[in-house]
Amino acid sequence: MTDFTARVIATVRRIPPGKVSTYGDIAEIAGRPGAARAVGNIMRDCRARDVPCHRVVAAAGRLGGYGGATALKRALLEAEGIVVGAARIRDFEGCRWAPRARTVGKRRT
DNA sequence: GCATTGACTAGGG
DNA sequence: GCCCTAGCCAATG
Repeated sequence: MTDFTARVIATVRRIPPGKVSTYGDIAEIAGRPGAARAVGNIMRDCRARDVPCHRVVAAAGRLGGYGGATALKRALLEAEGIVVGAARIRDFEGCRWAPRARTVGKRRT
């Protein structure tokens, strides 16, 4: 359990319902860009229910991981209002979330 | 402490 | 658009 790990967990916990984030983004937010794989490992070890790990998806918009229970993960995301396609999230860029977001939503019209 | 593994990402075929 | 390879990082044996 490193500080990076704690940050990753904290970041995932900050993900609001109806939104999703990517391993890479979380890794970067946690202070270790490129540690996407590490984030996945942390999630797996975390297994805490306080952490909405189901809101964490791959950069391509695919659900991936979740112990292979991608079907369950997809159901959870849909339950939050996120529309998921056959292999990836629809409006992925739209559902995508980041704590410092703003550039992500680019709602500044 | 070194080697292997894995819920990843980006690039090439 | 999908599959394979190389790179990165942390956890585990």
